[in-house]
Amino acid sequence: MNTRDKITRLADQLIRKQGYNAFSYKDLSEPMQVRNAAIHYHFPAKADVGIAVIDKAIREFDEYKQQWSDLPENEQLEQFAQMYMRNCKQGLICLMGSLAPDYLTLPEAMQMKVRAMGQDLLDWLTYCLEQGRKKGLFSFSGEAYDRALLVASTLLSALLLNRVLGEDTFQRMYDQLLSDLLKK
Amino acid sequence: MNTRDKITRLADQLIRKQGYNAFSYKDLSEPMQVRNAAIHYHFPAKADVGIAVIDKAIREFDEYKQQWSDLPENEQLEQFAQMYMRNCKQGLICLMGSLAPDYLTLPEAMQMKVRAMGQDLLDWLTYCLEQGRKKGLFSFSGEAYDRALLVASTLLSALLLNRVLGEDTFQRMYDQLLSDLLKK
DNA sequence: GTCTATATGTTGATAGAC
DNA sequence: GTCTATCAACATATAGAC
Repeated sequence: MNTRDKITRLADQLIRKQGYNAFSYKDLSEPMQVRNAAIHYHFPAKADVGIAVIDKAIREFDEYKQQWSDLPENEQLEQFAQMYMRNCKQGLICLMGSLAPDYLTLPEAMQMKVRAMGQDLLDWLTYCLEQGRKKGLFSFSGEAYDRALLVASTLLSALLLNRVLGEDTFQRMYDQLLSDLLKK
Repeated sequence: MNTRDKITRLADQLIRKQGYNAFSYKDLSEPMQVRNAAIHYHFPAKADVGIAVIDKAIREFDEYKQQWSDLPENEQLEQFAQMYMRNCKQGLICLMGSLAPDYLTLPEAMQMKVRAMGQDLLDWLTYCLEQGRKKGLFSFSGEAYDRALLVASTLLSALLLNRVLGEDTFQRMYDQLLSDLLKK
């Protein structure tokens, strides 16, 4: 992995552990054992780091979607939820859960990226739920988009609340979420 | 209102607009037209501000609970949700939605307060849902505590996502949440 | 309670040598 | 690509006068 990618990877973890406003160039340069100027060479401004992290997340989600594309929708949803569970086990929240609270403090270019990432995720989830419902794999009322909002929001905040309310919180919410959608 | 309360009130809005790590003593002292040392007189350390804000939120929620205590549980829940809707209209997220992402960067005394606030809220919501279900006012499966987690998480993230995904987001999630719980 | 003044550290960022 | 060196701005926080 090249230096740029290593920085992006580290920044991603820092953002999802501490938040965008709580990490600094020092937090990147120290573990990589270079000076902060070296980080600035790859990413002139902090927002450039943030944008690279979001772009990487969008690309990686794209790869996942492709890998799941032949599965039935209920299994696709389960794969999606397990992506969050893996984050949970690492003590990390999701990018949206980290960046949405700080949204108003972010430079406009980052705001646009965050929004694009969210729309991308919601588009996929909406389609997955709609198709799954048509096939009888899911049972839910209302518009698929509204249901997608609730599903995404549950996983997002399950990661947040797991930190605060105890380590069984994610699993409880995960189980209840899937049981709601799959039950007749 | 005394100076201490004015500071607490302003800090509350800043935390729920920008996040705990993104506001400074200057953001408090400038609008109040005093020097930053005056803020330090009332709150020696930044964590003291944070703790005062959380304590105020706990007290205010206590008052609300009392005011609602004679209503049927479905109306209590509606009042609870409308509390979030009022925040939404002011462009503010809830304290938990702001502080949970930053949880690992907070001093221990603040972490304990955040946790206490969350448990307090969940306790009330769990009891409200359980009682409402017994009376046939709500319809849901699973443990009341798990359902309370989902309800709280939906309102929390509805405020977050409303900023990012567009201003109809909160209303959509609000409607779907209540319709899910009230339907037979 | 608020002020001036100051201490001390950190931040994001840049210039120029190697 | 990384370094040294440096910057201005801002952060949290304290001492002591009024």
